[in-house]
Amino acid sequence: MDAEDLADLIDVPEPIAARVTIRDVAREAGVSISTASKALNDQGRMTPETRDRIRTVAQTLGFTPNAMARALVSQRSFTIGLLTNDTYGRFTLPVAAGLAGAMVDRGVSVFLCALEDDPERARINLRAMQEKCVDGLIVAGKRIDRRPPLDLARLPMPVVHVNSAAAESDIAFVPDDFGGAKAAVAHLIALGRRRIAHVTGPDSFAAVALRAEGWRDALGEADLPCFGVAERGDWSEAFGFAVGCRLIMAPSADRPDAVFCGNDQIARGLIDALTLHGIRVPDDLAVVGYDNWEIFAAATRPPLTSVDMALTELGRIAGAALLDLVGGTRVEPGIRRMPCRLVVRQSCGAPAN
Amino acid sequence: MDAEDLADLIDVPEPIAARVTIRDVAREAGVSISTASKALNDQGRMTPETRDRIRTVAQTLGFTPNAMARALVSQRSFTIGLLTNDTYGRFTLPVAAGLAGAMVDRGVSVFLCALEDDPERARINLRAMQEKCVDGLIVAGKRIDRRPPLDLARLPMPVVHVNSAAAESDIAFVPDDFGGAKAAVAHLIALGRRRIAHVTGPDSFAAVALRAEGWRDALGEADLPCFGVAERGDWSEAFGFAVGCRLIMAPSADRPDAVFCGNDQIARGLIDALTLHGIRVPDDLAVVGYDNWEIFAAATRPPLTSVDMALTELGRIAGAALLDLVGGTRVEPGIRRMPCRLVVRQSCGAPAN
DNA sequence: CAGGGTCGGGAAAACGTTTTTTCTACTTGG
DNA sequence: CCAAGTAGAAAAAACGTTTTCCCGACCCTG
Repeated sequence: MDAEDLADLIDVPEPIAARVTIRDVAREAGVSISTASKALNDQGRMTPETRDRIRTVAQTLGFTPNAMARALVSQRSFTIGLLTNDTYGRFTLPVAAGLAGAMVDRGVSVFLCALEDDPERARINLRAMQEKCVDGLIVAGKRIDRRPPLDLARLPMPVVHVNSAAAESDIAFVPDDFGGAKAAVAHLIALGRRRIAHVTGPDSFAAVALRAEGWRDALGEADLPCFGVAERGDWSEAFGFAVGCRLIMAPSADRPDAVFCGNDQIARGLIDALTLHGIRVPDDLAVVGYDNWEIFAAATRPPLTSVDMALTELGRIAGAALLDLVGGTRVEPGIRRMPCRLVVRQSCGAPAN
Repeated sequence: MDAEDLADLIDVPEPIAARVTIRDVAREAGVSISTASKALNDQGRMTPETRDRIRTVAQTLGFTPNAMARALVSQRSFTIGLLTNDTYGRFTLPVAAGLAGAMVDRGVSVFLCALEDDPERARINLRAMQEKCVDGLIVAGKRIDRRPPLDLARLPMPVVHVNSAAAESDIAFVPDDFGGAKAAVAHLIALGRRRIAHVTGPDSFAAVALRAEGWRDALGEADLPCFGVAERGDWSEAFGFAVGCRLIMAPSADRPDAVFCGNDQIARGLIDALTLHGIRVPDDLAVVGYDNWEIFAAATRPPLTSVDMALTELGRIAGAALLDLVGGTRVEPGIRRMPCRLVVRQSCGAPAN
């Protein structure tokens, strides 16, 4: 009883249509492996006819090159890692989408590593990325003044930071909080508002300081005073709501005619409170948010004008920079602040067009 | 002038501390490559002393095995692909987090593929996954009655679906919409509500039918009538708000004493409308949502009782199933509906504890 | 017609592992 | 004291590519 008979008797789970390799292509086309490789990669010299023949054979056989064998010899895996501790996903997801989209166009795949603020997890993931020979790393965070718990020292591959803390010697991309805030406040000023307050998140966030600075700067340029100080609480609707309730108590002369909020949730809570007590937005008081979190901004009544941080674009750009780095192009270290975009809806009182 | 001199003159970008390979470990430990391999993988026989020596050498040299070389010979890449068209991320992100977490514990890395409902993108990504030799695929969608635009036929690797449409012959995990809805309504009944309405999303979603069925079933078991029919609109706050406004018009005798909403946004809009017009939630009318989207549920006034679909758990389980499949374990095909969990907050009128 | 150049293509090394096979030397039983 | 067995370790094949070198045939040129 030989092997063939056995195969008939034993219930083999699958014939496992062995993957077709370049060897199969070469044999079928009647050429050597090296010629086949060159034909498929558009390298070396050969008759166009030979090249075409090999190509059609590869096509009909359904040949798929083994990226790992290729990586082994070429020392490029066409693979990068995305490390993030923002499992909640508000910030990382758009970044990841932009990144993955830009990468797939260049034949690069992205490993997703969820860190969850756990140094042990971080270590494991970092090691996995090293073993898998990624060409580079994107480190994405949820705030620009903290970095995921990673020991990035002496890593053999290039690293690009996105929306996370970075040293001056790193290469990093973050949204331009100052510029975004300034644009938002300037827009309010252009609409005729003069008493513009700022309600924002906790002091501990670097973004809070930057946005407040943008607020002050825009007012200064228009020779307007700050209306009160930047009021800081947490990033929640509840805080916005509480501030809104306080505003209502004040005599209307002491009230601002516009509030620039540090994020959309605060703006939402604020608007809810005002609406509940009969203050009209934007007629009596204009509101602008930050983040342009669609699900919030669009659902607010009235729809919220907000600053978009262009996170998807940020992911795309960071990916491109990383690929440059991998390719050997020198990229100047430093923190690049990418422009934000004001999305005008109705809460700021802009005329509908 | 020899090579060494050149290295001194030319500004070499980096010495490129050549990756240390098992060959280096073997040489340093004074053994053959095969012995080194066996020592590091706890295989074969050798003096414990030899094994330890090799291990310490590997340790001090900072040896990292090359996963691709390993994969090449072992035909296992310890890598899987996550394909999703839910770039918005409401559903996929928790799934991805659960998946990635479970995988990293087993030494498996996850490729993130953003499809964006673009068949061309899908094709490219699928091909990349094949080239990168992933051991298996997770296909995640945003609704259980549509699947990402993929041609999964004749794929050489196992596939597990999560929260996406699947044939009976597929292996799929989806939340148990019927059960979740039933539990939510049963809870309202237990709290003494009798006139329980249902306001939910568009007819075209399979989840809408399932949740409505759960609502009917729970009422039936308690010998209660359906309050009206399941009212269907879109999944937005605006729709919930509109329904809320309509409820206010009705004489209070014709009003439900509880509303089970098809998602949290509808619930939020509904509560906002009711609050705005002086109807107290939950005293006059209890509300329960679906999705347990923390950012919504917790910010609603009062905080929203909602059904959690346990998406993270879903990702974890799907990953485990895929790994079983990869390992050769047979997994019964079929669609598995995983239990949902009711998260009780205050909008349902449950006594605080 | 000799010498060099180009053109088409093949052989083989290399990438870093795992695994099977082989080899050597030592132990042990009779 | 010899055959047989075994423990420890090395050799070599294999995984699927890319790439460098090489070889023979043909075409010019002088």
